[in-house]
Amino acid sequence: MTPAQCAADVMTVVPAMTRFLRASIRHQGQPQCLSLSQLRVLYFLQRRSPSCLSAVADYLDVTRPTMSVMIERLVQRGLVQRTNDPLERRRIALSLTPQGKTELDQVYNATLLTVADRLQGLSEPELVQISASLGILGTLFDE
Amino acid sequence: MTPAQCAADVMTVVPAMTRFLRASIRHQGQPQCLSLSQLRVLYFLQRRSPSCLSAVADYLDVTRPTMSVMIERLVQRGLVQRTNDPLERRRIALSLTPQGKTELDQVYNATLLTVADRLQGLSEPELVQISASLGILGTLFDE
DNA sequence: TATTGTTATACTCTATAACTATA
DNA sequence: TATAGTTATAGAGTATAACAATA
Repeated sequence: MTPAQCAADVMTVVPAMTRFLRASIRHQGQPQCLSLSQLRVLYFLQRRSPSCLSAVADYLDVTRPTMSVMIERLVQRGLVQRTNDPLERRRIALSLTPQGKTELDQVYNATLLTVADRLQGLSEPELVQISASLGILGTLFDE
Repeated sequence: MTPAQCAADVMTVVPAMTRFLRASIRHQGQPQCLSLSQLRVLYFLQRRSPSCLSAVADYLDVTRPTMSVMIERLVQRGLVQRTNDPLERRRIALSLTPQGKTELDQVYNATLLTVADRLQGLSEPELVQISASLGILGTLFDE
């Protein structure tokens, strides 16, 4: 097994998994459903509130104008609140609204369930192996 | 280790890997670079030429109007050719042009290298473990 | 009638360029 | 001058609805 062979596996499987996650979120029957990117923004803010715009942009690896627009939409939808940072007046302080927390939990948990459902048939050692592998990949690719 | 815990790992790591792949493709210094979705279309067509539009749309899990537009752009860029199917005249036969093959190979291989580079430091058993894990996930999630 | 693909329309994601306000 | 964020603009990805051509 060479790194290149393993890399080919990564390039095959990751898009398939992304497609599954995307479909999961979409088929949850929400009236106005969240995109995968929006979910990631909310998930980040849940763990790191308040964050400034640049921090969220870096996390998703998008430019600041892109994130500015995404945040504006989430604010319009009542999921994120934007307040001023009194110490650094260039910065904005982003955090989830109560409704944002609620929607995030709902969508995140529902998606988690559909993923967990697929993993049901696996044995304990398989789950351990997969989790360990994902841990390694997460460390290597989450610079 | 429960399926839910493993599912949480999936939801954390998959977006990080996607971000890495996207950045890899983008930072290859092409004048007009391919998106991850376009790369997947070309990759599919390389293996299954000719394919009709619906087949490609199903593979990426997008609607036919969406794929129709994407294909149109790839045709404009000279990467895909659209011919008529004489037996089933509703269908179109999609395949890569020589230029499409060339660009696909170039972008795919360059991306593969950046992924393989990250995997360099891993031991043989780790690579085997990761590859096996990805194989399982690929089977479970690639319905 | 059902299927294949396209066109029209609209919204989100994404980037670059140019800008404002603050440091 | 440099940084944080916004606005303007453009293009890609995405969907639904309505359509044409074919089966």
